Order: sequence, then C-alpha cells, then structure tokens
Amino acid sequence: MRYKAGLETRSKILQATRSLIAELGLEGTTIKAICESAGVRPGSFYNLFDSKEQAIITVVREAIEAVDPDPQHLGTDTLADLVDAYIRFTVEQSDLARVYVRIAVSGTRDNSDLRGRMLRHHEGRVSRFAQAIAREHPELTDEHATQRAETLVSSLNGIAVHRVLDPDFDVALHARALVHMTLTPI
Amino acid sequence: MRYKAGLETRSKILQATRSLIAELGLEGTTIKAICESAGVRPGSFYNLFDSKEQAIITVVREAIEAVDPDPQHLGTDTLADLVDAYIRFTVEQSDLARVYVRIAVSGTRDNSDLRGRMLRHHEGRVSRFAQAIAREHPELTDEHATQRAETLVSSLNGIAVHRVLDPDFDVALHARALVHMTLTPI
DNA sequence: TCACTATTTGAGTACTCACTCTAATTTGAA
DNA sequence: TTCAAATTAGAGTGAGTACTCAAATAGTGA
Repeated sequence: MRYKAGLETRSKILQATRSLIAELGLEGTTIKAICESAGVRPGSFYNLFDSKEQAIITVVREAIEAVDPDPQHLGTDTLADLVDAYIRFTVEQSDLARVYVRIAVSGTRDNSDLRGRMLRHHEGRVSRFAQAIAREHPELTDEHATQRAETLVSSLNGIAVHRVLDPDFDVALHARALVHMTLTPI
Repeated sequence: MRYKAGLETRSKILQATRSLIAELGLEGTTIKAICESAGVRPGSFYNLFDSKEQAIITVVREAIEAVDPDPQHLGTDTLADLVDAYIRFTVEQSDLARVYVRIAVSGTRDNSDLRGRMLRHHEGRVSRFAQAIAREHPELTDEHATQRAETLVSSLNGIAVHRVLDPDFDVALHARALVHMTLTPI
C-alpha cells in the first residue's frame, strides 16, 4: 500500500465494513458483502487485509480511538472525561460496541492471541482510569485507585452490554451512579 | 418424546452439547459434532429439537436454574445469596457464561425474539435483586431499590464478561465491592 | 520512456454448515 | 398380539463461507 489507489481502496473497504456492521450485524458482514458494497474484488481485499477479522478489528479500533479524550495519553483527562468518552462510544456507536463485546467473548477459553489484545486494551483503560482517580483523590493509595478503576471499568462494560440488549437503557444514569459510588469513601 | 428412548437420547444430546461448549466453544459445537459425540444421527436430533440453537439455549438455561438459590421464587433469598449464585455460575460454569453473553449480543439490533427473552430474564433477575435489597433496607423506596438493583446486575454482568476474558480475575472481590457500594447510603 | 512494483481482477477452490426426507425399526397401550 | 405413533437411520440438499492465484493493468520514481 504505497500508491494512493491502495489507500482509497482501503478506506472504501473500511467504510463498507462499517455500514454493513450497522445494517446487518456481524453475520451480514461477509467478504462478499464487503466487496460488493465497496465495489472491489476479493483479491483487492486480500491485497490490503490479511483476513476479514482484521478489517473488522480495524474499524472497531478506529472508532474507539475517535472518541478518546486524550489520544496522546498526556494525562490531561479527568475521570468524568473518560467515563463520558466511554458512554459516547457505547451510545453513539452501539453497533460497534456490540461487535467489540462479541469479539471479546468469541472463540474458546484458550484463544490467546485475540483475547490477549483485548486484555491489554482493557488494562490500558483501567490504568488511565486509575490515574485519573488518583489525580482527583490523592488520599487513595495506587493500589486502591487501581482496584476501584478495575471494578468501575468492568461495571461500565456491563452497562454497555446491557445497552446493546436494551436501546432504552439509560447508560448515563447508571454510569453516573457507578462513578459516584466509586468515588465515595468507604 | 413420550417413550423413554426419546428421553435418553435427549439427555445424551444435551450432555454432548455441554461437553462440546466447554471443549471447543460455540464454533466447535456443530450439529455434526453433537451427533457424533452423542452417538446419534441428525434425524434423531431434529426429532427432539427444532434447531441447534434450541439445544444450546436449553443447556444454558438448565445450568442457570441449577444454581438458583430460590428456584420456587418464594422470596427467601438474600442479596448475598443471589450474588453468590451469580458468582458461582460465572466461575464454575464459565464456558456457559461465555455462551450466555454471546447469545445476548448476537444478531442484529432488531432481532427481537431472542433478545426479548434475554431481556425478560434480566428483568426477572433485577426484580429479585430489588426485592432482596428492599427486604434488607426497608428505608429505600421501591424505585430506588430497583434502580440500584439494575446498576448492580448490569455491573455484575460486566464482571462476568471480564472473567471470561481473564480467568484470573477475582470475581468475588469485585462483586463484593459492588454489593458494598450498592448498599452504602448516598 | 522505461522498468519495477503496487494494485486489481474474478473465476475458482475446498470446505462447512444446518437441516431434510423417506424408509425402517422400536415401543407400549389396548 | 396388534398397530399407530414414536423414534431412528443416514445419505443427501443447497446454500453458504473465507480465501487463493495467475494473469492483466495501472502508478510512479528514475
């Protein structure tokens, strides 16, 4: 992918993948459908992506990065910012949030490659939440901040999963309750 | 299914489905694999089940019912009992917990039949949690108890999802923290 | 302009899947 | 013992899947 034609094809494929996920879910997002929707032949697809899975993961990752309140990881984000970004992703990109969860729980117990990546991503998020908590509550030890961040992030994931089931679920309300509970001294 | 032969075949099929889910995950749980493992031909399978999905859902539902602390719904269960049952299911039957989550987030936005069943199941659980909270904390209004139950159950789901990703995740620790937070007066 | 590589083509491969159907066999109540 | 219904066998169906590959074409730096 060194010529601009390749870049354009890549972006057409990612756009088609995004639309298909939103319209038809993961089952409708086949290579055939992606290629038809992008106006491209399978050979071109496989010239740019190793697999269908790779294209889907790329779409999800880009969407998550797009709502990052501190993409450079400068430590300028507050807990409220982070939670807000999380809520925005789950509410505004609920189709991709569903795919994210599906990827997380796909495969078998010992499907180490993909699961490892998801875990690292989760740990990165926990770490940023923990730092934000520590900045706002210096009285907490790092260990405590991390533990609370871990509970909070996992709980937010649960909120997001439920929002996938029930579009009327008030994500913001429950997220706020969780943050409040997390920051209440015990 | 009126003769005992049918009942035996049914139980062989469910047992095979359970093993396959644990060994190979949902992708390995094909009709072919189920039938081979159960020593049965596809025709027999479809004499007893309408679809592969039905057999899988049966397995998951039976496992959830097996850990119910109050199967008759008499209102004798405490919040601790309910949370404990939840933890036991996610820890002891983590393969089925994974399948449960996968079913919940499968399909498209508007896949009403299955999603509706999952939602009703969730609401039933929230209602039992809310009643237990109300029994233990009569000072809370029903509305508040329900809202806290809703946050708690969704959060527990998140803990369960994360446990699926990371078998070392301390479900009990985080569940306890959540319960404590939920019951702390605001 | 040329040479080299990126890109595209699209028919084709090799496979899996859930599920069906008819005929044979077994069951158990009357 | 009879016999209708339950159960089983198992080859077969048709539709789908992700992905490949050799050959044609287009883009770009020198």
